[in-house]
Formats: sequence, C-alpha cells, structure tokens
Amino acid sequence: MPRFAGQSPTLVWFRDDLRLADNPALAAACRRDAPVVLLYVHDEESPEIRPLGGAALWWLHESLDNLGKRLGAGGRALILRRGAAEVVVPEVARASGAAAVYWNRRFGAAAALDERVAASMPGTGIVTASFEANFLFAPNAIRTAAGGTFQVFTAFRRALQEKGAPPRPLPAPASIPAGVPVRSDRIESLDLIPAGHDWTASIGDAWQPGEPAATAALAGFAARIDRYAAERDRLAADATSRLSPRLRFGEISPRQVWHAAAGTPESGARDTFLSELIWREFAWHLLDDRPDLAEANLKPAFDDFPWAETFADDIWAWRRGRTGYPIVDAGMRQLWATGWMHNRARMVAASFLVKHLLADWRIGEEWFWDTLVDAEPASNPVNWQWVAGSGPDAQPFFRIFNPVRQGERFDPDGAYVRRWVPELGRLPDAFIHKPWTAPDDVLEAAGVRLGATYPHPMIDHTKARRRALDAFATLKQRESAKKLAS
DNA sequence: TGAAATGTTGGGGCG
DNA sequence: ACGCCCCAACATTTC
Repeated sequence: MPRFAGQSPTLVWFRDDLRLADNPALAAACRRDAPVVLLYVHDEESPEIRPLGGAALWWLHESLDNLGKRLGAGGRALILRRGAAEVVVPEVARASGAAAVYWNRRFGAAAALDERVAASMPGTGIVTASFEANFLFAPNAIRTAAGGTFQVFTAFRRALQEKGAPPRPLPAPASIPAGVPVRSDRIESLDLIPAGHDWTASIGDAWQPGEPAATAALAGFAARIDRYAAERDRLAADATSRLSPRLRFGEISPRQVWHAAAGTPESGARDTFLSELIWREFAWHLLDDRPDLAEANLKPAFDDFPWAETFADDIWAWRRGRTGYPIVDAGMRQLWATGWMHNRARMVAASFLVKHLLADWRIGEEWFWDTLVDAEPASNPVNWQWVAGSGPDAQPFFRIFNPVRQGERFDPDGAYVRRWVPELGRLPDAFIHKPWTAPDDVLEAAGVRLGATYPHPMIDHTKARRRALDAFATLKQRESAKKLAS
C-alpha cells in the first residue's frame, strides 16, 4: 500500500528541464505529501513547438533515457507519451487521478501552448501551477524604463544585473513519493533517433547526455574558468564550457551555472562567461516579444536585401565542409560529426554563408537547427540575425570575416583544421589556412591535390567581400529612397 | 565578438 | 649636413 494512498497525486510535466536538482515544479510537487506522477510529452503536433532537429532529437532520447532510469522502476517512473500536449497532459492527469499539474514556465510561443493546456484543466477540477526555473530571471520581467523590450544587449545586461544575484538553486528532492501506475510509451516508440543518420554514432562518442554528466561538466568548467579569458577563442583548445546542450534541455539550470561561476574568484573570464549566459536570456527576451523571430528579419529593411541566388551545390558544399576555406570546413565538419561547433567557428562559418555566399541567413539557421544539439528556438535565430546584421544590436553587415585571417589568429598552429580536415594534415603551418597559395612541391609533399583531394576555394575572398558590400549598399540606397518617397 | 584602405610618423639609406 | 625617398609601424577612417 503506497504511503500516500489517500492523497491525490501531483502530476509533474517535464519539458526542457530534464533534471531533478533546481527543479521548482518537482520540488513543489514533492512537498505536497502526495504521490508524484512524472510525465514527458513528445509533442510534434502543437504549432507552438518547433519540431526538433535530428541532433537535438538524439540528445533528447539519451537525456530522457537517463532521467527515466534515475527515476526508478526500471525507467517506468517517467511516463513518456507522444502527442499534442493539450490532449495528452489532461488525459494523463485524469488517468492518474491527479489533483494538480505542475510545470516550469516557458516563454516565447510555447507560453501560449501552456496557457491552452492550463485552460483545458478547470472543467476537470485539476489545478495547475507554473514555476520560474529556466532563466536567471523571467525574460519578460526585464523591462526598459518605458516598460519595453530591450534592443541593445549591454542595456539588457545592465538591467538584468541590477536585479542582483538570481535565486539560489534548489537541491534535488531527497525522495520522490512514488506515483501511481499509468501507461507509458516505450522510449523507442517516440522515434527520437532517426534511422540511417550516419552521424549519430559520432555524436555519441562526443557527448554523454543527462543530468549527472551535466553536473560534472559544470563543476569541471568552474574549476578551469580562468582559462576562459585567454583561450575561449582558441579553436583547438577545450576552454569553453560546452554547457549549451545541457542548458538547452535543462539538464542544468542557468541559476546553477550562474552560482557556480559566481563561486569562482573574481576575474574578467568570469564576467565574460556570465555575459554569454546573459546572451541566452537576451535571446529569449527578444523571442518573447517577437515569436516570429526565426522567420522574420527583426530589421524590416532586410526584407529587401538582395540575397544571391543560392545553388543546391553551393549550400551542400557549405553544409558538408567543402568550401575550400579550411577554417570554415573544419567548423562545419565538427558540427556534422559531433552536433556542436566552437563558437568562434560558428561566427566564421555563418559569416561565410551570409556574406561570402550571400545566402539568406534562414538557410543557415535551418541547418544549424537540424544539426546542433544545443539549438534553441531563441538563440539560434537570434545569433544568425546577429551575424546577418538583421537583428537588434547586430554585428554591422560590413564586418566581414576574412576566413584566412580568422584561421591564422584563432588556430595559429592549424590543430583545429588538422583534426577536422585530415586531408590537409601534412601541410606546413604557413599554408594550412590557405592551401591554394602553397607551391606545387609543398602540396605534393603533403599529398594535397587541389580540386581532387580538397576543393579550391569556392569563391574568391576579395571578390566575395566586394559583392557583399555592394549588396549592402543597394539596401541602404533602397532605404533612403523609401524615406524620400514617404 | 573586423578587415581593408588610407593617413601619419619616424628611422635609415642614399645621393 | 641635408633633403629626399622608402617603407615599416602604427593610427585613423571607411566599408
């Protein structure tokens, strides 16, 4: 006989918060002195939820599997269901006899879905409650003096920091009162791991999803955060936190990350790292204001931008790391192999697509959405719009990375290129970022045949730069013509 | 969270 | 000694 047989259970609906520690919805449910029923819904039907990309689905599968096993009953304590949340959550609530449904609050389009789910409950007499868990502060709680949405990152950061330290993270519940048996789908039936993707194996070598590994990764990073200042841009160094997919799926919370960083000695590295965490908050702040962020230019002037005609072959070359620019190709291949790319390489690869190939940023955004394990509905499009210049507080369009220079600055010994573009591995450092400038005998000695073992640059940098600047100039012309007309 | 073009300065070679 | 040129090296401006 369960200890809490007389009490109606609490249903905890997990979403992008696959953790037991610092999980306010779970903690509150455990305090109710009633059985706790744990549910995850794989929702591919609700229009508010952007269908996950392939790499993220792989991560989700692994992280759910890990969470389920830790929750006990041979994984059956975590109920898995597939379907529209609006249908499934009330159904599981009824089936379990729950008196209450708890979840951690979401923002952006998903907030509207949660409201619909909550609205579908009252007739059944089931109460719902949501909790702040997945941000330092609720993204819509940071407002300008006039009550508006910030358009400039530094102003947003200042306003956020004026709130002081975010709440301290909660410990994991000492125990979770056992729930009642409810039918669960088998994790395999969620079809999270697409058959035939040849990259899932290599992603598996690169990552260990789940809260325990996430907690260890955070502790490990906090211990070496001093290296972050000097080495975070070094492509071959392992100086970044690599916490992004953990945050994406909520294996750790931003508050845990913030307090772990705040517990280290004061340093520039710490402040820089916290800024990156706040960029994530800023992206959600923007998404909450503009749910169409992944599709629409935030600067409307870019609606008239003369993107070049893009050819499938060119896009393929970019996606699969065959552009002929080693630093770009190394980044894109790291992405394809591991579901993750170093931040510096992301900027260079994204800049190359948007400015050298003059392709609409949405083409790149979709590819990153499909291949990154950490792609979030907010950060991914915000970062692409930042690169393209179409977003708030964006990089100016005329800031065009020179892929050779970026390689020489941030991968001076070519270790990153050699790791991900092994066919260039034997080139001397002097040519590793510009193989087309190497003398024939050097190429031959390194076993490189341009156009055969490794492509020629798909576009000349100087010409591409000129073309991008010209395209941007026409945009400005159109802008001023519009002003005159109006 | 650039890069390239242009401008300025100052040392050294040289007539 | 002097002016001149060249050209790094650095600074500023422009895209």
